[in-house]
Amino acid sequence: MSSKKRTTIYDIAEKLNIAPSSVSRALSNSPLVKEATKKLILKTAEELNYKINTIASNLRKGQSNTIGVIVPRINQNFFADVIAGIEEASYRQGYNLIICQSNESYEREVQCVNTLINQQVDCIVVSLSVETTDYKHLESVLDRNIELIQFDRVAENIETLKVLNDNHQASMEAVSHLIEQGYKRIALLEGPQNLNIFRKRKEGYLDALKNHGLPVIEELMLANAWTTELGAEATRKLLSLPQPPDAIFASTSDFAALGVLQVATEMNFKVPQQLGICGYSNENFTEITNPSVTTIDQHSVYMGKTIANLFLDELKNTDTSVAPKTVSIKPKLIIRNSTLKNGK
Amino acid sequence: MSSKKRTTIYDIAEKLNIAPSSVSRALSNSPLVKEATKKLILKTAEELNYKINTIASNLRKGQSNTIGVIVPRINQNFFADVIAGIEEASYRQGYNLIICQSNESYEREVQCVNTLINQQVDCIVVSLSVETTDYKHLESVLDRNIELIQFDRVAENIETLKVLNDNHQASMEAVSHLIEQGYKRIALLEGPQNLNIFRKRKEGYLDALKNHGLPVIEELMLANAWTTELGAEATRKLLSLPQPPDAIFASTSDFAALGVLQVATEMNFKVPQQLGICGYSNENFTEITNPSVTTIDQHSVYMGKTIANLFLDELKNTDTSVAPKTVSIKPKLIIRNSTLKNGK
DNA sequence: TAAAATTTGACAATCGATTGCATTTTTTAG
DNA sequence: CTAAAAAATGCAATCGATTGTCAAATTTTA
Repeated sequence: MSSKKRTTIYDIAEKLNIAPSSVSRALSNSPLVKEATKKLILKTAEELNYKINTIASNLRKGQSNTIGVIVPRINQNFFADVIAGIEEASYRQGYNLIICQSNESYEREVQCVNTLINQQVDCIVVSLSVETTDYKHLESVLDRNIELIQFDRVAENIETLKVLNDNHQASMEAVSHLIEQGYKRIALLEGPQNLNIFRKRKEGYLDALKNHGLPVIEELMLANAWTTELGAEATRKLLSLPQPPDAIFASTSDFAALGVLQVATEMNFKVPQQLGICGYSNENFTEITNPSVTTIDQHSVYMGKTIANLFLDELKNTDTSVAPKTVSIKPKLIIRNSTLKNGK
Repeated sequence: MSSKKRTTIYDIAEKLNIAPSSVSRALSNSPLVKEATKKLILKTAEELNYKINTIASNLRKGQSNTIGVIVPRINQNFFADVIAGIEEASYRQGYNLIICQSNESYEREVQCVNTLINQQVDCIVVSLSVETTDYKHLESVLDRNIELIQFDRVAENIETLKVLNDNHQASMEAVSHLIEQGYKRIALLEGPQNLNIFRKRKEGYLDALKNHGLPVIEELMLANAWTTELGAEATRKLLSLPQPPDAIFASTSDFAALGVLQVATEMNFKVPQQLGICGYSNENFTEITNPSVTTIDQHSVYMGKTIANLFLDELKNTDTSVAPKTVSIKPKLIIRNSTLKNGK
């Protein structure tokens, strides 16, 4: 049978004929309690199956030992990896995670922020939804002295800790690789330009072309191609042009790259000979497709760990007010068969 | 600049020269407060940028409006999907999720349970780690009157709400399909048998053979092949047998199936003509491999929603003590090219 | 042996919201 | 206009752990 009430420190105190304060101190191993008493209290706590009421403790201490995380979707490899990384690193330090998904909706993202504020989380970690263009909700977090860490999809002019991939650099490397392989008409599948990551990737693309003296061809840059279906659709358009591209950089995601590959196969373009394909994210399937797809690894689990450690480190230098630091993680170009026109 | 202290109901009360209790009532829209006063309070709350302190509220109310989830790994498609489903369904009802990962470690799983108990979660949702063979920690949850829901990997003799896939049925269907396609020597890659799901899948395999009058061949059943690498290794063994199998059912996961496919290609076994391959889980890459891989879809997001709704429904019929119900979700066999020896 | 120093433990306030009960105010009916 | 009923508001205890302050007990020192 289950007992009606949980054991509290008062129950222990009563049983031992001692003050609750002593019980509390003993349980938190304070030096103010005699060893013998401590032992006795610990033993009794065990016997009564005592478990601390974290809520009461948090209320009194004014903090929650909790980190709130807001991502567009939990079940997307990149985000799931980052969350796993955050969890891994923060768990050891006694922090818990509350997870919310914005579902790419601005309204929902604001709601998530409010919930987390109400929950008194000590830190909010967020990657913005595609809809988000207004950042009042983020400012309200800062106003409350809650640590705010943005990652991947960030609002650049909101000053907070940020953990980013160097999207510009990665994108440049990818396109340079394509150029070096001999591709000359390289198309770009873009993501929504209100997200910084997609802007950066486009800039990287443009800079790579420029650096190699290649012209920018407007008709080869297609907006909003960030799912398998949209990627496929865009590819159909591109490959039907009088002068089709000889390579496609799906800067939005590997899912888009997958759409490209499917259409290319369907339309009998040989990959990588007639068409080079490069994706973004190193989803696990890119290794397996036929041919395997060149892509960019974001070190996502590591990114999560970095985020958690950034916060945990902040905790230590208490008084010094935090300079809004940005940590940039260099993604890694993973070269596979889909872009190896020249062989290795 | 950020204000030192958060606004509380006392601040609002003081400003309006009114009792805090009235403020509390107004904010929760109690009919005991006059409309005019309510309006005024709401307006002032807004002005002072008041946000409720959920911790204080929870302490007083003795519940947390929080669901705790423990999974072996967050960043595994199946679990990420289930979590997404739980989040989706519970979010609307004002519930938050605390996520923990056991990393397939028993010790860590026990820790997670304790943390969640301390956090006063209203419900714990768990899928067991591979190491777990002792269930005291689950019993201690029940002792505390915290709702416990097991899913997928469950302890069968612990009486709780359970949400399962019908692994036996799915496995039988898969193997029957192989048999009907004309495969005769069907190998089985097994998972650790202390997990119910893997036991069920093996039983399904055995029953399918039996039903079709096929013999059970010991050397075709390999234990512990549940990663890509282990699957590959097992396949190497199988295909080197004097009489190799003509099909392999990777009952553990699609990752194992992937290992099978790689080795089969490497060893020049034609799939599906010489070797049929069936996986488990419908990971997104199974659609893309060459050939695409037959597998079993677990309706994972739906499973998450089912879990959440089960809990939320329990809340409604308050007094009736809960019969330990089991919800079984029928997985779906997804037939793809890797098993189509006969064509369609 | 007395005074000083140290250790131990008790008391009570506190965190912020909630809620049963008491009190005040307003409304209604006679 | 008064008494009773209804509505609105206020008071104070409560949830359980923490912690500053102080008294009591113990040990050390002179």
